[in-house]
Amino acid sequence: MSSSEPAALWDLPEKPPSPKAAPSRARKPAKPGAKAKGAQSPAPERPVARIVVDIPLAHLDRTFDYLVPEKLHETAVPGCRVRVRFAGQLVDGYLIERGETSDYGSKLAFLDRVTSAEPVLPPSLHALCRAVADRYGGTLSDVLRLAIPPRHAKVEGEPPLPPAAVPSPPDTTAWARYQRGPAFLEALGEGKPANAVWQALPGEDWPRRLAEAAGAVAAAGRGAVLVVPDHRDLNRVHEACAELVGEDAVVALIAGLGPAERYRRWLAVLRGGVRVVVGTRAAMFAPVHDPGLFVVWDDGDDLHLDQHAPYPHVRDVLMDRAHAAKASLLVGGFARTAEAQLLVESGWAAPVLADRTVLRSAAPRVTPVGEDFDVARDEAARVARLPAVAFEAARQAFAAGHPTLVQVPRRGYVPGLACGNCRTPAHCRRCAGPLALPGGSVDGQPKPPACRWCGVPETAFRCTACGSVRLRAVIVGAKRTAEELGRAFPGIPVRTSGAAEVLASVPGKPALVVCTPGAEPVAEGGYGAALLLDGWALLGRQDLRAGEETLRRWMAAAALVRPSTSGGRVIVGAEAGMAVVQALVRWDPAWHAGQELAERRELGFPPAMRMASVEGSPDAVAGFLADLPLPPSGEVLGPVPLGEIDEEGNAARERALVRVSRAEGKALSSAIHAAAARRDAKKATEPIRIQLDPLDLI
DNA sequence: ATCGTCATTTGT
DNA sequence: CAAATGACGATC
Repeated sequence: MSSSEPAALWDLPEKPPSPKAAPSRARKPAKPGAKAKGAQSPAPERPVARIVVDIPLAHLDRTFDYLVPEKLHETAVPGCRVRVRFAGQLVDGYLIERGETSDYGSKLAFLDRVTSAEPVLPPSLHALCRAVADRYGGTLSDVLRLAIPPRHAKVEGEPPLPPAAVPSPPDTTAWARYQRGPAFLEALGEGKPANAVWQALPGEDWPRRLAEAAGAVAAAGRGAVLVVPDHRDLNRVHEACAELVGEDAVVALIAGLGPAERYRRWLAVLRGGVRVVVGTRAAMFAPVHDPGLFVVWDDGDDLHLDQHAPYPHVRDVLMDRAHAAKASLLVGGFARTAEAQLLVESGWAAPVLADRTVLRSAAPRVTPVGEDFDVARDEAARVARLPAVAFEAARQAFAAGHPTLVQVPRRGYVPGLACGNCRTPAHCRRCAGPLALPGGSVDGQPKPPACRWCGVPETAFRCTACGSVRLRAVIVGAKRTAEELGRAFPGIPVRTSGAAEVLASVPGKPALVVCTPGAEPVAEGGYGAALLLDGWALLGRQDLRAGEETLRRWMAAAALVRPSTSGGRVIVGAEAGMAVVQALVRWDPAWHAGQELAERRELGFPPAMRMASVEGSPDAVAGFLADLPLPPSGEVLGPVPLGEIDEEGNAARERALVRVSRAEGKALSSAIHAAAARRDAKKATEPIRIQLDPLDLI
């Protein structure tokens, strides 16, 4: 296992400027006897408290020194919540540390009160939040809001739980199906840091495998944090962990618990009563004691990107935590992202994969069906435009007593432009952004296609793949409804799983299970077949990640199908020649991720480059960019209009992208923070949204 | 929000 | 030339 520095991927911030270690012209507070009525005297020892105030302004993103009054000497501990008078108002804050002296040149104010002596911001959590704020060009207070749940006084008064017992080491022999799997688990058991990118085999009981990894770490006396995309995944992983490490050693942290229960569980983690934390993205900050392992499952799921400023990503945060704590990182999934590929290629993480023979015995047989398929002869199937081979696969699954999964497109995909001949998505010649029809007209002529990143119009398109000059809009095929498909299989029950209601599992009996991507129920004993009918909708999205995302969703569905050796079949509605389809047929996510990363390097996309998006009114965006010094590799794309455009061709909101080399990512983050500080200091009121490495680069 | 600083205006 | 006023910026 490699454990070299992750410098290439996450440019670890230097230690935050240690809040004034050097003693100086400190004003030694108040002489005794000189105090007026009601005046306070400072604590006898370490009377200076460094406070971060809970105000999300970039120019206030540092500590401020206050005096600890004598009566708060005992409770004003590092990490506790306080209230202080700041610029005339009482504001909340956190006490970072106590010291003897201050180098603030004038008179210090006293702490107003200690809200609670519970040290909710211990040094390790402070360091993490500071690093995350720096990485994203955001403020510490924004990150603290994500990392520390609101206080619930009653819960704080409850007696702490005793620490859970150290479990015995779990059976990890199932990892022997993967190359470097046993070595990784062994490293976890021995407390040696090891980073791995794991592609689970189709049909894998991955919640169990993750629980085994957590169990190995827990048996060594260390903690683990496992982050999954959604509630359904969480339930499966939580159940597996409870079984392996004990009910009282594992806690689930999830949004929507209610303030009391949320704080109760979080406090149990903070106080060291919990060894394993399983949660959705907010759990990435869980302050588990002596962490030995951090896990992110299915890191390509966009639920792993926090929707609150500064928009941190679970994978990035866990990478930093693993490195800081000398712990291990496991990035797992059926598919592999370009970001995970970079971890592997840079040598930061070891690939944990099954070899081809093991794979062949686990994977279903995948058959692509392009545009010119033979429609099933069956009358009802013909109405549904169901390919003969798909009809046959489903029929056989039902005959063998298994359900069939049907993946249909979700509503609301944004179609873009593609080559009219070979369907390669059309890209801008200048910045390689996606081309789209802007709408509207000039002098009665429709506007030519234009880049959605930099806005440059394309008047003479020529396909980079085949040279064709024809462009076509990507048409999302008519949605095949559950009823339509159901008519093709009389007597077979139809179940749906989607936005309205997501099923966790279905029984191992003949049934047509129609679902949108991401909502696939697990089938008892596996599906006999899966029909992936959403190919054009997924692939036609004008999105940098369309290919990767398509493979991720296909694999998530196909992994639920029985192996080909037991008759399992997957029919995918897309041309066999496409790389994504090839990757599915050969079940080779690592190969596809390698292709994807190579392409992003060539075109200058993340994760090969680092990007920031700046979004707001045209004036606000222009003003911010004008005051943003760019590093040498820096380049601004756009701004381009977002959303509705008025009669004069102006949009209410615009977006610009700033692109720099990875090596200068840190310079970009700090330049953004500095520019935001200057802007906030000027009391700019217009909202502006700044996001580093955004997922949607449309 | 409030306070201090510093430049500018106003009053002698 | 000194006192009054106000704009601005930091906020301990």
